[in-house]
Amino acid sequence: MKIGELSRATGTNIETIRYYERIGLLPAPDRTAANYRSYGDAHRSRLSFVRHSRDLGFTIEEIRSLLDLSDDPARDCSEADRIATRHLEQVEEKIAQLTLLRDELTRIVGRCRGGVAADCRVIEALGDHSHCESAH
Amino acid sequence: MKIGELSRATGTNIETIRYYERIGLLPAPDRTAANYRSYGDAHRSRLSFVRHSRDLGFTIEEIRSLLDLSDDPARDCSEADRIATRHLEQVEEKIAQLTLLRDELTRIVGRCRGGVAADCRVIEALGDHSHCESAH
DNA sequence: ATGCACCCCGTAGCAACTACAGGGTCAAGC
DNA sequence: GCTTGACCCTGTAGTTGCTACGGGGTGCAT
Repeated sequence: MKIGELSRATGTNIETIRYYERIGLLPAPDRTAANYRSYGDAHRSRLSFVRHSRDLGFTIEEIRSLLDLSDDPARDCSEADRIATRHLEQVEEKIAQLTLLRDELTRIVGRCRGGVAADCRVIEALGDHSHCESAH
Repeated sequence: MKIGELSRATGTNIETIRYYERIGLLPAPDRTAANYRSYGDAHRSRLSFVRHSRDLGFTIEEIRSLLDLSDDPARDCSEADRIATRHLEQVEEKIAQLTLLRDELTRIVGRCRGGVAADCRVIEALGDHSHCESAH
């Protein structure tokens, strides 16, 4: 399978595939006589793993560790669990942060009564943190 | 006020202040005889506005628009409201996304029973999107 | 005169891509 | 047989919002 086909099969940009190869996340595939990259099923499933993990918000370095782990089937699974659990905690923290932010923004947006910028409550609220009800 | 003092007064890194000046978000201040930047109250409140807006997640370009607006007090306030409302929508969308993500991660993490990587449910779930209950 | 804290400038690095520029390859159609 | 178009190659530079140097100058106290 050539790179365009792999791209369509996994929903990954061609440039991104080459980028993953450059940073050593995907192994360099064989080349055709014309120097085109030639991929097999192993590449496709590895790339799917990477994309799915990225979609779930794992960093490249976390994915690298997870791939190392799955490349060595004798290793203990707890490392994978640790990485996923920590990531879950980060996501939960981010949600909490954004929720505070949303409340603050809702308050600020709700203050707009129209009119000119000089009287704008939105601009006023942005300039003055003391209007806020929570830390952020 | 010198840059270090402004930095402490607004909780902004010195390098960040110089960066904001370089990209034209803060006006270049006067200089002392020793070529040190010398700031006044107007700079401090403008920088506070920027920091507060950044904390609320506005992009530099959005902040630029908001500053332009507040520099011209005769302009209509609706632009500010539009920017803030759109930003609020983005935050809400991000929260929704992250919530789906969190649910998926919770499900994946919950599957770990220990053991070796070859049987790891976490790694299996990452490799195979079809285990997922929602799109992401 | 010698520390030390502070300031200057310019450039490079981070994450995770994305977007060129400037080329080569290959099959189909005229 | 020659062009058109879709595909592929490499290498480098751009994106966002900073942060971190390296290699200097300034100002004040000891």
